[in-house]
Amino acid sequence: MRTIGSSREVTWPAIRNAGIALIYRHGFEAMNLRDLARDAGLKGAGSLYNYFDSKEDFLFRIMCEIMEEILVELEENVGPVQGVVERVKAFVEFHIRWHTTRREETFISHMEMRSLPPVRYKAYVGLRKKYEAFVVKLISAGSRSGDFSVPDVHILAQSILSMLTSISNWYHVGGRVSQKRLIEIHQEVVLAMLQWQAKPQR
Amino acid sequence: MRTIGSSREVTWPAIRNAGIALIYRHGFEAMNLRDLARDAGLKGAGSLYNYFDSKEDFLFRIMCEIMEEILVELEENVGPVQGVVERVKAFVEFHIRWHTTRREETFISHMEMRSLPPVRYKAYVGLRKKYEAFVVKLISAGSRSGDFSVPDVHILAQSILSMLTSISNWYHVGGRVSQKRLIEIHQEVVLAMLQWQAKPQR
Amino acid sequence: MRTIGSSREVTWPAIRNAGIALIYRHGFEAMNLRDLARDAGLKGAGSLYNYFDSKEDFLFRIMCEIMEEILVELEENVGPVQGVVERVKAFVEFHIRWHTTRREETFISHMEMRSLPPVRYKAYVGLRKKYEAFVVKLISAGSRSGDFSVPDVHILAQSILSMLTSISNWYHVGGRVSQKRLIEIHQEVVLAMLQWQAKPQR
Amino acid sequence: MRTIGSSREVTWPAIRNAGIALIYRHGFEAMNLRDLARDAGLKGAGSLYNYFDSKEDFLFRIMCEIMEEILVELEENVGPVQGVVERVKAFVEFHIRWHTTRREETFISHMEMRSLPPVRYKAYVGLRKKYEAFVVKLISAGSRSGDFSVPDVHILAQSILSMLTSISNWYHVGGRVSQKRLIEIHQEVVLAMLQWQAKPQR
DNA sequence: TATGAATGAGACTTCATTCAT
DNA sequence: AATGAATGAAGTCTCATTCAT
Repeated sequence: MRTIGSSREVTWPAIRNAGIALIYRHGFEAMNLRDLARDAGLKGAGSLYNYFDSKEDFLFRIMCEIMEEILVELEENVGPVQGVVERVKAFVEFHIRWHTTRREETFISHMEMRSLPPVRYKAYVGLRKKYEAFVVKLISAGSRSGDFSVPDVHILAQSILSMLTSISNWYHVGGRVSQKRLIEIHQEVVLAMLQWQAKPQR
Repeated sequence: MRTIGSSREVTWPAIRNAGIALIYRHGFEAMNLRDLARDAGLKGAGSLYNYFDSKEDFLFRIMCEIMEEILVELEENVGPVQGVVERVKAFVEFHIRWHTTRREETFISHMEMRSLPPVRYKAYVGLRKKYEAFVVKLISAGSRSGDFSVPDVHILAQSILSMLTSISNWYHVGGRVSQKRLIEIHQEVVLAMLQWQAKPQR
Repeated sequence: MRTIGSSREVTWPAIRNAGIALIYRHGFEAMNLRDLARDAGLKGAGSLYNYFDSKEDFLFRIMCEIMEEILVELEENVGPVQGVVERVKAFVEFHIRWHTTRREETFISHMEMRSLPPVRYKAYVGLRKKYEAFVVKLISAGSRSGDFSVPDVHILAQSILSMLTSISNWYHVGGRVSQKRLIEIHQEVVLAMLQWQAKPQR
Repeated sequence: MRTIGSSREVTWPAIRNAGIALIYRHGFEAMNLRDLARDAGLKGAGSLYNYFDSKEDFLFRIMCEIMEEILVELEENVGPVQGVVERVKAFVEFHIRWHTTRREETFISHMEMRSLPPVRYKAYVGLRKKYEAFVVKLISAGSRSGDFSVPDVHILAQSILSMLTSISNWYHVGGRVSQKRLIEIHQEVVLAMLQWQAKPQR
């Protein structure tokens, strides 16, 4: 007997959201399907299998969905921006914004890779690499153009990404510092890391 | 039948080491006590209960031991160094060295906080705060002395720590870049983040 | 694979009956859930948890069910009887009949109170008190009417109840004495304890 | 390393007493040897095996000790009394006194028979039979002498014993009724059960 | 599609018992 | 005679998964 209104379009998002919240709070291993079903408005865990093949499959699905979404938004937000310094600033803003407002998704994306079996681990890492590649390209462009001066592009890319991503671990909205200020500070910091010198105007 | 020579002094380190390796590989929730006992050279999981009260107690114990150890070594390595810039460099070197050579411990210390129950979570966070306070003091001293110029001491401290700590996630010993070079790069990067300007010699 | 036809209506009574038999034979502490599941026709002990929350919860449930059942039957059997002496006789007959034919339930109800945790212990004692109150009222009525003469109503009630209940410990159906004779003897004995003197007919 | 003063004469009674208290409180199955050792002043459960061969052996030992003790005291207290009615009164007094002051032992003696394996069960029942036989003989003597008039000697013996023994289940020292009064009441009640009529003095 | 129930594997934990010291 | 540690078996309970309805 189907509750009226329940359907793939209603139930799957409910499961997805409940899952993200539960994994964020307890970790994937510690989350159980009974709780997931309950939080998604279902009576029994059995029903979940209409939406995924296994618990592990569920994790992979939401991790990929999240990653694909961020890639699309990255392109939309930073893609059109012109000028290497402006692009870096836009990237910092976008990244911080996403990682602080979508804290739970972000956290899961990073922490639960460990729970993916090898094949899926590789598939997922592929998606992530695209995101990282964006940053590497950005820094490379700046280096070539002489705006930046870095000892090692890849290391800088990694360290900048780690730093910005980790913000979601300690920054709480509504705290001492506004999101806007947080972004400004990190735009400065990142440019400093890249040894950017404002070019003298002629 | 007891293996001769086994005793608290032999068995506890064996358990501890086996535990760190297992938690690093599978995560605390996914690690099971049968495997832990086997890897520690014990026949049955029951024996472990001579060394801790519960699985969760075990996690807390090793996390605290690790944190206490790093605090001691921090003091030993950075404490005696004179000069704020030299101290920062010494800190960066120490932190990277510890987090890349003791990768597993580091990883656990950060990732498994989630598995601690509230009371112990707080106790552990207290220990961590001591480490973070060291960095905050370092930056503050540099700001006061005019060596550094930072928009927000606490934010910088957090971001630097995140960045340096995350190195253990992507850096592999024996890779393209030597540990020595890695340290040099980050010493530079950190000083850049702190807006350090080499003072002109008079 | 589920056995066809199994369902709450079939499985719970099976568990209940198997449980009563096992607890009677080995005691609650010594009974284990594997055996309970097997005797109830289930493959694994885990299935039992569709029917109760914990082993201890199971004990409480069956003890209460038993107590509620005997209270209903007491009312049905003794309630309508008129005349204080006749009521006592009816009570003795009912009590002995129930405690010898439902030996196992009776035994459990008395012996396993110790295994109930404090809160449930109190809840259960409350149910028992209702049964005891019935006897106290019976003796009081007889005392007021002059049919009985007792030194202390409550003590007599307790002692009579203990005596009648303990019958199930030593009486075996099909032994030297018939159930009918056993009842007659105790009707006499109880009336003697209450110092009943047949009133002279006018 | 032996604690000074510990020895068979000190340690065994400590174990015995701790055991009686623990079994009374939790039941034999639920009592564990770690607690027993601790309560007896020993550090580890292993030490207990200097005093018995197995947990079950321990139960049997204390149950027999208790039973032998009560038999000795029965003979001392009731044996010398003359006159069948006086003997009954003496017995009631002795039995109630023992079962209310040595509540724990009594309880164990009755409740834990279930935990004895068959061979020891029989051995123990043999001891108990001696006690019951004493009562049977008492009633028989009274019947033969015409002091009592009972429908069935064995049934009466059983019921009287159950009733008196159960007192320890509900009577609490320091309650509404004094021990002395409790004894008086039951002396009367038992004699009433035996249909004793004070013989008219000629 | 949703539900309730069953399954089987495996988890943590307890415990009586043994034994070297 | 006592201790600390190890063992192995067993116990309660959880959980992903399956399936008839």
